[in-house]
Amino acid sequence: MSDTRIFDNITDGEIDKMKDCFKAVTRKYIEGETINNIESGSLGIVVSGVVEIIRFDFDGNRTILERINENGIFGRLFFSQIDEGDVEIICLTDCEIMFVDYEHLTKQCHNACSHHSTLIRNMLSIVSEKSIKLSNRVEILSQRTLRKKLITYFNMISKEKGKKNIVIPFSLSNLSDYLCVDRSAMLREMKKMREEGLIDSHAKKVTILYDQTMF
Amino acid sequence: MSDTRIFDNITDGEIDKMKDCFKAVTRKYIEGETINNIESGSLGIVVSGVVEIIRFDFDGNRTILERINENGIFGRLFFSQIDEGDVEIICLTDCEIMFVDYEHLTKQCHNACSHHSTLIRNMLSIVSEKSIKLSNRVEILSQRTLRKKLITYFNMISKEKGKKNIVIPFSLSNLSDYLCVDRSAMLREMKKMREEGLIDSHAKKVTILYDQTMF
DNA sequence: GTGTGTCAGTTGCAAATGCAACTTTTTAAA
DNA sequence: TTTAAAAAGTTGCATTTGCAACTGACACAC
Repeated sequence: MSDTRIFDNITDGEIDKMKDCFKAVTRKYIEGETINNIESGSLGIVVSGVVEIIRFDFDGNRTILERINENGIFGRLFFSQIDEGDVEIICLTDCEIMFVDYEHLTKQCHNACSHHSTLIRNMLSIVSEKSIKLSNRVEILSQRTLRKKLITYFNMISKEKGKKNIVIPFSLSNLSDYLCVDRSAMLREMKKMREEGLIDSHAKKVTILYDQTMF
Repeated sequence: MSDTRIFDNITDGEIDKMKDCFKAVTRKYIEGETINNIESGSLGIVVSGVVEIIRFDFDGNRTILERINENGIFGRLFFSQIDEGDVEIICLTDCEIMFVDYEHLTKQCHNACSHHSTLIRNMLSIVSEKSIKLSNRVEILSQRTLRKKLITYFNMISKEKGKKNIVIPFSLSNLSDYLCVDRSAMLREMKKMREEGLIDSHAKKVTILYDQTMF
């Protein structure tokens, strides 16, 4: 399942027309710049470049909520409402961002443009996909032991790839962040699982040896 | 913020027209019955009654993923893809369910009906709201200690209500399920927090005494 | 009244986990 | 090739947490 993109099924010509329709504004940012137009209730579309959504905790920790690549979207609607003030959107590279007002997006378009509804349909897909990813994350985090978190995660990847030997798509440090557990505790648990013959693993390569129907 | 409903801004007359347009099928179920039409890739709309989405773990545990009331929607798009086989939708009461095929929903409507795009727009709102709730849940579950989970949860409710004395909207047993922690461990932690003067609490009534900007 | 069930609250204990402080290996850069 | 910086891997220790097994309060049915 490849992710839906915001301009799927919309031609370049239509995108141009759309800009009028939606009163879309495009702005350029340089690497490292912070995007501030979010308060205004608009939808951001990453036309080119990469941005990151960062949360700053009160104790100074910065958490990467999400990384958004070309054709990705961001906006108030898409992240949590708590801590409204302390979410920042930072450009990792030079970026071109298109802003569309929610008002215009959700109002009935008097031109009855087909690309208008296509865009909303694409947004629906994108948000649904994001929702599913969040559900998966909740499913993992709701496991009460580290081992069960690992097993739930491994099973997920394994099922997705259709293989029992999987490669974790990020570093093990990042995996421990994703699972919200201590890195050393996680590695310790993986070692135990190796010793018990439940898995075989070396760095990011993991082979599932346990009976998956058990979990 | 009150939740969007699927038929917002659509008149009863339009709903009837829509049924033709979408080839919608309405079925009645009795209390306790299981709904099975989900494989077919359709969207379920609860016209009347209450349904519950249940997950059965391999070890026999049943987890309530969601309770859906009148005008709520459910479907493959809206819950996690793992464990596809073992999600059940059960009617808690007598129910009337409208099924709309995703195909018809996502295709361009040749009649260019306005209610068609309104419906998709409403779905977008519903899914976004769900997404935000899931983000909140992830934020809570990603806290590594029981105390931080509680504080994050209390802050969320407090912020929502604009008060420092809050009433937990479900039983404390259910709260421990929501936070994915042991009930007795949670009560023990709340007792400690009382003793340390961080909160005041009696059963479901909690008053926040700590400085919220600290967390 | 008596029984039955749910919810809140408690506590001892063993196990799991986070934290800190390391070493070793791998990767990337100069 | 050398060097520096990440990432992987390890371990001891204190703390947190889950588990199990209780008690007491309240509601509702018979």
